[in-house]
Amino acid sequence: MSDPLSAVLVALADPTRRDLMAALVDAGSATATTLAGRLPVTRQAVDKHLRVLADAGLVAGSRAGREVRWTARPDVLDESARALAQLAARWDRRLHALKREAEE
Amino acid sequence: MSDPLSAVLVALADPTRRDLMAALVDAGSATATTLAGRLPVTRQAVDKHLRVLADAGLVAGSRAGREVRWTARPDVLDESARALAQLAARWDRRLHALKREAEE
DNA sequence: CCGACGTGCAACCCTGGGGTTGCACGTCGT
DNA sequence: ACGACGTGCAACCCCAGGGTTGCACGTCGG
Repeated sequence: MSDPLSAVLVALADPTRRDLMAALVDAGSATATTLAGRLPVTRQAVDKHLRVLADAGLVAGSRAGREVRWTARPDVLDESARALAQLAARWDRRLHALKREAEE
Repeated sequence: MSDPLSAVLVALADPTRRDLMAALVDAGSATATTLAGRLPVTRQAVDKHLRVLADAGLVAGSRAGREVRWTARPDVLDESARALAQLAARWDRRLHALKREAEE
């Protein structure tokens, strides 16, 4: 699971995590406690999700005194989109090649 | 989870399902039994995964006598890539807007 | 017609992980 | 200095779902 795309896919597969990302992007920057106020889950649950998202690189947190401010990272999502498109292209080429091969 | 992108994300989040897709694309077209031979799982497990992938639209199966031939659908993956890129763009716009707003 | 083969379905096991509660620690404001 | 607040950690509950076995049904070939 070390490859970046897989990490992003796993991270975004969870609906709560998608909601979290949406809330975070909407706020621009927020703490785990604040975000927990916007979602129907506990602060600890939000924290766990943020760590998963951070592992995927979709989010980053920096300490500011007693609180941790989290921000979204759209770049990583963009890279993932590119990787997905590339994968789709590979599949497409492969399938077309097979089709051509079958027609002779 | 009815939205297409979420379905694809969930479908591709599982490593076995990614391997399955790879095997299927490589073969071009195959039955559940054949695919099970390439993976370290049972035919029934492969079948379950194929149904999930089919729900996401990444794969389609058609009956041919007593067997079912499955084929990959790169188009859907391509659409998902686009949707992801679009999402990334939305986030990016939102974050830039917030940043600009903060700097005045 | 009968065996071999591919499939579909159902019950079941078991781990992962989403979610919670509870508490200890560090930091801020007054 | 002291309370309020945000965080980190650990234990725990619970269930979705990945995987299995077992069997019944339909289809093909000889």
